[in-house]
Amino acid sequence: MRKRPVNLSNTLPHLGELELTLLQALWAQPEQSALRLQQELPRAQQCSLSTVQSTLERLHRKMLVRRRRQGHAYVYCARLGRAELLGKLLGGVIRQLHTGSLDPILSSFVDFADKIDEHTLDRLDELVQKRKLSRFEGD
Amino acid sequence: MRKRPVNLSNTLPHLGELELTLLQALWAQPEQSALRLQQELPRAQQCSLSTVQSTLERLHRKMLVRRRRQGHAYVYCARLGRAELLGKLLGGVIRQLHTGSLDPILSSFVDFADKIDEHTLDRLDELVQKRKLSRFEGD
DNA sequence: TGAAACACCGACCGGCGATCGGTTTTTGCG
DNA sequence: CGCAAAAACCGATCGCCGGTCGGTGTTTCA
Repeated sequence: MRKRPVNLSNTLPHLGELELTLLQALWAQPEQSALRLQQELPRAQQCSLSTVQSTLERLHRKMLVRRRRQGHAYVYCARLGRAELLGKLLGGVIRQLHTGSLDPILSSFVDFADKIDEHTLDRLDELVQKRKLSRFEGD
Repeated sequence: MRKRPVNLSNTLPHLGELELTLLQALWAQPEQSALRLQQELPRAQQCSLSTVQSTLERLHRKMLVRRRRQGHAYVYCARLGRAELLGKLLGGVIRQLHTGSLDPILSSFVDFADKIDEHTLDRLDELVQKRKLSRFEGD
């Protein structure tokens, strides 16, 4: 009775609005039931329990949430942290457009960081340095 | 007779496969007609001229290509370079998931760069340094 | 002036996210 | 045990989008 996973193609998973909202909720508080998630939906997105359930089912097939039975009900939690998902999506976008050389991607990102405000580029620099250092102790 | 632009929502533009292929072709060689684009389509994606035309029309509505009449035919060129589009898409993904703090995004990206191979992080570092320097002369 | 080139229009298909109501299964209580 | 509540499960519908095409009109030029 198992359902086939979706997104067999090469495209990035394209999250819908409700899907995203539910993920956010699970990040804020892991291990929630469909009912609980439905009840804590923001005004603007209230919908029936069925809708929440089938959206969770979709997320499950996308392997973005894990679920575990508790009694006869499911309890859900996100499989990936926000940062990991972000990384995955970035990777997807990048894979769509990359052409062998990574430079355009890196410089696009540097560009992006620089455009945000004056501090962001420095912050990026710090993180790069930190990561470079941790390559020694790390592995 | 003008058509309304699509994608009035907040989501990122989600490019289809053919759309992407056509953009790539226009990056490789700007100023091409629909016919020419159709003829140079890779085997795997050959389709009728009509299809190419309507896909270009969609790209036009998405404001991703500009077109100019030459005789009674159109000649297309990409509005954004590959790097710019990448930046836009990255921005879209990031906007979907960001939560005020940019740190998770930056560190996701550093993570991403580090995972590719041993040199990429260093290359990113170089680009950051270069950009930081160019802030003096630049503006 | 007639044929070729091409834009333009409308139709259809399949996939997906959102939405819901009805049906079945599980469970816990009196 | 039997029943009502809870929740999963199932399937249907909707609207949008990308891809696909054929037919029709319009422009151009030999």
